Amino acid sequence: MTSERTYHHGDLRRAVLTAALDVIAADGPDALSLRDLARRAGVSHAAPAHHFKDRTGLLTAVAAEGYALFADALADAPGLRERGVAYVRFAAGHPAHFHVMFRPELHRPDDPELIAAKARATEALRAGISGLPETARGDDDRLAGIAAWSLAHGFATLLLSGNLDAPVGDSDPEDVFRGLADLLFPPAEEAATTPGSS
Amino acid sequence: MTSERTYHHGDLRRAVLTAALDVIAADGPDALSLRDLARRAGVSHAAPAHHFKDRTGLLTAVAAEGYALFADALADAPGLRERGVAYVRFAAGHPAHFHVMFRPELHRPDDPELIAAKARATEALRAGISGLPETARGDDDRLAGIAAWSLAHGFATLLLSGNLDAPVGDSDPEDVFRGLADLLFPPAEEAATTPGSS
DNA sequence: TGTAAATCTAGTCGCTGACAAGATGGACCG
DNA sequence: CGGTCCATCTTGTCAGCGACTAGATTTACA
Repeated sequence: MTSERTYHHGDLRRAVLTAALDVIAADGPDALSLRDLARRAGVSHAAPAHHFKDRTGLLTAVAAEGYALFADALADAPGLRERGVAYVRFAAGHPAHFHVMFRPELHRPDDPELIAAKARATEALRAGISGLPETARGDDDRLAGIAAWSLAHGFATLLLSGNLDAPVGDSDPEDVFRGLADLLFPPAEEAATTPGSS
Repeated sequence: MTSERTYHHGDLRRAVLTAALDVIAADGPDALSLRDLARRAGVSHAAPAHHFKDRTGLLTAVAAEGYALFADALADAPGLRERGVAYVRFAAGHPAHFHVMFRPELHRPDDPELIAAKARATEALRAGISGLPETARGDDDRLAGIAAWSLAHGFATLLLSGNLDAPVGDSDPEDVFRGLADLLFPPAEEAATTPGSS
């Protein structure tokens, strides 16, 4: 191993953050222990506190990083449906970040970095709605936005908690979600009722 | 207060469970401390362990009770849309139960009482889908079921975590959800675009 | 080169969950 | 009425944790 063991770690902040993501992905945020992370990084039990202040500070940093990655992932997706798919893909690909992001009681709500990243993600979500064709939107943008968000968030959440293992089965969750999105906002009316696609 | 102070509490199990719900509703499951609950009930710090074995046992009991109440609430609702409304109403009315129910890492997964209650709730959910009119169902019951569940669960989750405070505003969340449900499964086409119902 | 700031260590405190051993009192049976 | 069993509760203990403090070490920079 690279056990150089200098007095200064080099990049303890990143090391602790990465170790935290491992632990959270494996056993959830509750299983996270600052002392354990310090041991993994090979430093004393109080070292992480200098980078994150306390446990809440560490989780706030995880959430902020998550929202930043999330905003990027959403921005890259073309159209509302694929934006929803990106939502689901992010949750599946970054479970640790996702779990912490939507547990606000774990955060320091006034953290500027968190606020900025969250605002960027919110804006990326909001922008997705405006991509809807007029006909599908009905008479209320606000409702459509809440519906799209609820559908994606509910699916992602149930997926991560293992509640969809049975109904989804071996299918690719992202494909399943495309089916859900088409149910909420039917894609024009070319082959609406024909079961042809499979 | 009724500080009778007999050696035997009388109904310590119920007292601890109720106190736990208070704490969870206020500060989340993480803030829950067996010793604190014991203090609230006026018993020694080890007394609750006799009823719940350990912290996981207590949370498992909360989840089981939640699923039982949840199944009842769903069963009483007429039709799929109102079943979704009942889903949202349950989350808003029993936030402590709801929060614990969908955090499986907090449970003892092999607990028979939990398994039974959860099966009853799952069946009540599944039964809701069969109430859909043929036209709205499209060609896939399975997809419609996942969509309905995801929409209700996502909306309830985002609502409880405070993420919908801005978009929902002063509106009654249950009414907002009725709007979402009508977007996913349009109710025939009588007065589709007219905002008349209020 | 010298000094201030950043980073890390070592020690301590109160709290927690879990466990073990023993006290208490009710239930049930003769 | 007397005895025994057992569920319930108490007391005591242990290791692990988060938070805090004081001090050591290294880097940065002027």
